[in-house]
Amino acid sequence: MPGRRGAGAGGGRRACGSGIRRFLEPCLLLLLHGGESHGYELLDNLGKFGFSETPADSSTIYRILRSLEEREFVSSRWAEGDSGPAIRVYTLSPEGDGYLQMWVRDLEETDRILHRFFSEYQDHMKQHHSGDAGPEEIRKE
Amino acid sequence: MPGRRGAGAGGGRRACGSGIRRFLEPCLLLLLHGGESHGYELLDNLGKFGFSETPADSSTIYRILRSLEEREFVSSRWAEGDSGPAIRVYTLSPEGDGYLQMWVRDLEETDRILHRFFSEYQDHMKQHHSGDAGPEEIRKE
DNA sequence: ATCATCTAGGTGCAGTATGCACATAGATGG
DNA sequence: CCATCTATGTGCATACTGCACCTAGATGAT
Repeated sequence: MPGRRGAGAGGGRRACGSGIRRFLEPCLLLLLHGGESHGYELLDNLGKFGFSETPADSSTIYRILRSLEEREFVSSRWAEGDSGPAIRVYTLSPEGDGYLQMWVRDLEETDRILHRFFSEYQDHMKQHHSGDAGPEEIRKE
Repeated sequence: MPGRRGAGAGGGRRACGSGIRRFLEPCLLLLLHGGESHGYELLDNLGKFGFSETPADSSTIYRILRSLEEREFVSSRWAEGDSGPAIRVYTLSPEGDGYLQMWVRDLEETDRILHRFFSEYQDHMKQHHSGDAGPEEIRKE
């Protein structure tokens, strides 16, 4: 399997298939919180989070890791690979740990908003038994 | 308050302040499912979903509405404003209703992924009582 | 030795998303 | 006439992401 190419949802709003924008960054941070790792390995371990069928492009992973390093949330060093070329091993920094905490708080907020959406949706559907019919003509006041 | 300018997080990953990419589109669809409306009014009603402090830029709203119209998920017509300039009134189409259903299913999936993240996070923190200390040196195997 | 393949990291480009600044324009009141 | 509010919109810069493609070491088969 040379490089996980193929698959993928197509970028953005028109697809709706990628839902809300992917939150790969905090997932990578969390994985690195569990210990040093490198891009290719992280890519495999992302499966844990269950990105449905769409395991993210490797280029995205490598770019996020570089971006994290620029901001000093991780550091990297080159190491020998067990078999194959050298690997760039990333280590979470204390700042990166704090950044992960921020992300978690942020995602909890996102979760609240998401549930507010579901709640609004269900309230609305209760009143209109909808699902296939068009919207009714309802004035706001 | 001329036009809701100011405020707002910087765009994207580096901020973490906007969390996961905003899902304004389904919110607008849901609001339109409740009846016809126009951009400026929708902007106000977005508060319902509790986008923390960041009520979204008006330009984004107008652009999403146009994009929805291009894809025929909504239609629009010009109407007299109660007071002030003319308004462009948007109406959800049956296709738009179906699209909203797709979004809901997609967001439910996102919700599952989000909770898998929280679950991973909590499991991890249980073992490391962390929060302020850097990551420990743990090998994967 | 040469070649295919796997592992690993990376660049270039295009499409999409989004905030901010700013433009346009009708309505209203001083 | 001008300031202000309502309402819609454009231009620009930045950012995220997928896809195609590139580089390069290691390994095994021919």
